[in-house]
Amino acid sequence: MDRADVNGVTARADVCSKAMTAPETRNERKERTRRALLDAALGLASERGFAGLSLREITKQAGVVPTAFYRHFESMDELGVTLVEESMRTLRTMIRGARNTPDGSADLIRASVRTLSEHVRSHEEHYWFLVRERYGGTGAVRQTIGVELKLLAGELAVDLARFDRLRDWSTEDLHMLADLIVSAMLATALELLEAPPGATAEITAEAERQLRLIFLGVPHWRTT
Amino acid sequence: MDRADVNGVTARADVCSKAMTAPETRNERKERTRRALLDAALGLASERGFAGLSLREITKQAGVVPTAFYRHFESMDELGVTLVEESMRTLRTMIRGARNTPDGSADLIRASVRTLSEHVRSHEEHYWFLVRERYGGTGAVRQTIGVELKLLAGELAVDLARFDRLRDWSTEDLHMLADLIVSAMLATALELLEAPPGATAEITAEAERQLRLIFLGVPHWRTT
DNA sequence: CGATTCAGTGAACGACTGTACACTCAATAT
DNA sequence: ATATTGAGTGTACAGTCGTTCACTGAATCG
Repeated sequence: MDRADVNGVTARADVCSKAMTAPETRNERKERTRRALLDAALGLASERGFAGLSLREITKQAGVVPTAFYRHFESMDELGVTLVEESMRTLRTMIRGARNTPDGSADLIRASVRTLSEHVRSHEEHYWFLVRERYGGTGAVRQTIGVELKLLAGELAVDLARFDRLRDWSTEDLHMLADLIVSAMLATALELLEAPPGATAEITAEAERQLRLIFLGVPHWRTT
Repeated sequence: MDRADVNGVTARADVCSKAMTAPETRNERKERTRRALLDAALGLASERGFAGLSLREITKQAGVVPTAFYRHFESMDELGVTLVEESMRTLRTMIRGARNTPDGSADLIRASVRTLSEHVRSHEEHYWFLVRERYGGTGAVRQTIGVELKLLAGELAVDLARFDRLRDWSTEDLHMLADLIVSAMLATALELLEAPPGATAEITAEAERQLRLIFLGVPHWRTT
């Protein structure tokens, strides 16, 4: 039995023949298979890459016939972009989490790296998708990620501007620093994804030291 | 006419019916179509990603019938690994070029970034392949690149150890620094590939400043 | 209540995929 | 001069692909 039986039609018909636990409106069910399609695509893409999966495969995994796909997405590209937006939302909540650490935190770097690490671990598929398609993707998907990532670096730059030591830096320099941090953290995310869970501590330790080194240079930078 | 006519059989037969410009041994011709296959695959993969190309497509572009593929490679995976090795060789010669800048160079960072930039520009397909498959790739290809990249970071660490300021750093710290540099430079390479040639100066300038910032922190690092 | 809407079905299409097999015929080896 | 080798050919097959179309039937609407 391969069919995932998303909306459980058969099961429901068996269990509650009168009216019990399924006061499911039509829109709810539509939304449910939509989610099933997205989840199936995300799961498969995080293993094999978005380019390497087929419409038929996704629908099969979602427990739906191939043609049903078109009731929800106009094309694979549209589904891809939706996935990007979703994953990006995940990433953004991570950044927000890192930003909201208690202001006078004894060790802000450690807290941030920890946030990143935990978030990656608990949203592996989203991060796999982002990291893979950022570089390996094609067309619309990769470009969307690139733009969103630049935007995110921009937000980070604004955050950085609030620190005392960075108060008088030029925006150019702040962006340079933000880009550097994003690059390093993206690489860290990939290492976390690839390595066994046991290596987490080691990887985060290195990421931490990298950030620390970067910030050691900050007081000696002569902004332009 | 789509056939690339790699080994120019037809043309040769027409032009020099007796014996003129083609004293081509059998092995030479075999090597030639092998190259044609590799080039075709590299070209297509740098646009669409290695996962998204087919054997038939490669052979068509190489001007050869699909089944001929198997005379040169056992599978697509073998071709992929060959491509990785080749691209890695390219990358290595780049590093060597950066290392061999005159020892007391006034500005080693600038020279290194310049070397990177020029090398990326003149080997775009190799770098596209590396960057794409490093993250987006599947199975053997991605893993091979990951290992090779770690090795390369190791070499870089050894190079770094020769600098006065880094002489007393622990190997751990040197690796941490090397990884950071590799991450930043990989991101730079991707930006160079994605941006129009006109933006080269801007991108290299940022990369330069990032490296400069990193090295500003070096004298203040307390090694473990 | 009957009429309508529309998510999901199932068969069919033409195009493309990787691979098996028997072949040709020029470059080599004897 | 003859035999052998092997790179490249051509046909064929069983799958999978995306997409079309007419359809069913339950939830919704009037």
